[in-house]
Amino acid sequence: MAPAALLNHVSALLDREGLAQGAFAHGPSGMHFLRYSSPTVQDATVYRPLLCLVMQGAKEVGTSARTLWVADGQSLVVSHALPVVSRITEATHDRPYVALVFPIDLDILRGLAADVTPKTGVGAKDPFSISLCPSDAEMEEALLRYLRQCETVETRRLLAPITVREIHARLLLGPHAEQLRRLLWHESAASRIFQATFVIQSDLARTVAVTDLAQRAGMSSSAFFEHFKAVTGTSPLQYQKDLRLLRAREALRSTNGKISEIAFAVGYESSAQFSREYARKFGLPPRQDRVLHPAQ
Amino acid sequence: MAPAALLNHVSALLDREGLAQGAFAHGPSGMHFLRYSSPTVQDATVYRPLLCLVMQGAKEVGTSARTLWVADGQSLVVSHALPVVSRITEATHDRPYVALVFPIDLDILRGLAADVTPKTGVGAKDPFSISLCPSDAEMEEALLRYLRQCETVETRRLLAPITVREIHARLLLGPHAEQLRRLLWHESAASRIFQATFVIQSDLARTVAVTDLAQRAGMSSSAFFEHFKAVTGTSPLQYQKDLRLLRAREALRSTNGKISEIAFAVGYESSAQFSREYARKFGLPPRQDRVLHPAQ
DNA sequence: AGTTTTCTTGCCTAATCCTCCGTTGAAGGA
DNA sequence: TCCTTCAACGGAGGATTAGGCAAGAAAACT
Repeated sequence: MAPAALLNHVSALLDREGLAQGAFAHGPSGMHFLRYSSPTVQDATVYRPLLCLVMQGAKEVGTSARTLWVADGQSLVVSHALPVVSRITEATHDRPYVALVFPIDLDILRGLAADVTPKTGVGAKDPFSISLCPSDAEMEEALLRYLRQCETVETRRLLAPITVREIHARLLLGPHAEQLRRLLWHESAASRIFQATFVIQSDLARTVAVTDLAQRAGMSSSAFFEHFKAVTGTSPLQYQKDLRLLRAREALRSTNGKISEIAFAVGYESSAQFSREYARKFGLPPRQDRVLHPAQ
Repeated sequence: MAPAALLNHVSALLDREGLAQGAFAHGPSGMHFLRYSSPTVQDATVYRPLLCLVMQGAKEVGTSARTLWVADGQSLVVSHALPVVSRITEATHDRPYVALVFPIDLDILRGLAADVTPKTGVGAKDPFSISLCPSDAEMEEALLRYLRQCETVETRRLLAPITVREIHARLLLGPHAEQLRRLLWHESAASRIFQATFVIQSDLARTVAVTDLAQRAGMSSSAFFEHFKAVTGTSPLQYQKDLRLLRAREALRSTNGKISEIAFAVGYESSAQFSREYARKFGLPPRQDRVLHPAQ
């Protein structure tokens, strides 16, 4: 398959939607596309477990600890919910940034992983929850096939789900396999940390006792901190705070509620504290941010 | 004055030394020049209080907290001893990176500051110890004059010291004035922090009690940490560690002593710990670093 | 305009996160 | 074999945070 086939197909879909710029969701799996015709400023968001294929242009994505540069022809696999800062770096009107995002369903992965040799070559190197590899032609072919199968109702019902499984299976065979297997293998540090991130997300507003998390993960506190940071790029509390602030910004922009109430809703007990940290993360205090980015 | 005059003069001096690349010290004030014909990799160094004028090309300089991009035509003033990571980003054979570095003598500044209105417009904005401004034509003219005065013995003896004072005086009038006055004004936070950095440097190998520093500075611990970080870009202990590691690397490259002994000499009590942190900061553990950068 | 509410910002204290260091033990290299 | 590196751990305390309080700024509302 010519690698351009997928790009062309996606571009056509975006054109059909009349979407010059922005994001466009597609298909039952939650897949979506992105197209931007100029570089963007840095923006903080949350990544969910996903496969991201950059087909044209380039972006930069990072946590406080590490930053990656993703050029076209590369694929990104994120294995955890992860607050990141990202920025489109290469995009012009004639050659816009185009990317495809395919959410990873960890349950499907887990189901498939049973059939895979548990731990071949445990040459675990980089525990970070983002891995970056050159894109895989067979994977692209599968994604394109999936896109086509979504076009008509019958194939979408019958074939598309099968292809989704295939795509997940290919993830476990391709260059990202290492990272994902580590995550699924039940005794691994990565898996334990995943548990912890899950607990944090499950009730953001609650104050978590980090000692508890460490204990549940069966590690010493210091080992837990170290692994957590290696995987997520931030410390546990930072991680929670980032998620809280991102949720708060979401609320701030989409509702008209009082700022102090939003602060309480995401777990802060003092609006002063909230204001301070919001400004530190996003550059502007909440009120000004709302003025600049009014409710949509 | 054409802004190119200074560049031409410096280039001529470098040529005269037959120096295609690297640094070249000049004159009694400790002034020196830099020229590189290609971008460099990141490298950690210590900045002393100085004025750095980038005349061609561009560099990137940062601490863990902040990174600045310095293009030609801009001048940098550093007011503290500061461990930084810097990298030449723009330099080609035809258009090399050329910069002039003029050390700042804080005693001269203090002497001059007495004659300046103590605190006009205390619009203190950015407490960071690096400030970045467009370069100042009169300053360039003074620097060029100083260079010329260094050419012959008599003018170097008689006139150059006067011009050095003039340069310092101009610093107190130019765009960097704000930053420097804050440093000199005896009650300011910047000044207090400067004291603290000085204490740390005075005996690197000693373990400092940060509480003491805070107390001497007359601040609460948390306020001290905050100000310290705002000024230096790192926390007090990080600051000390960076200086220690830089000194260790210096020793590593210029002597043949055992690595563990160098570790002890700069204040570490375990060579394992030293090895780990050295690798974290410089990318390679000490032994490999010595192999790659043998004693000169 | 004045008044009131809401938000922002500064510094402090207390609490605790989380980083650091020295240890041990094992593996890698000269 | 010796020196160095690596990985995990536990303890110590350095660094950071949350929240209180208060002064100021900015909106919002009379």
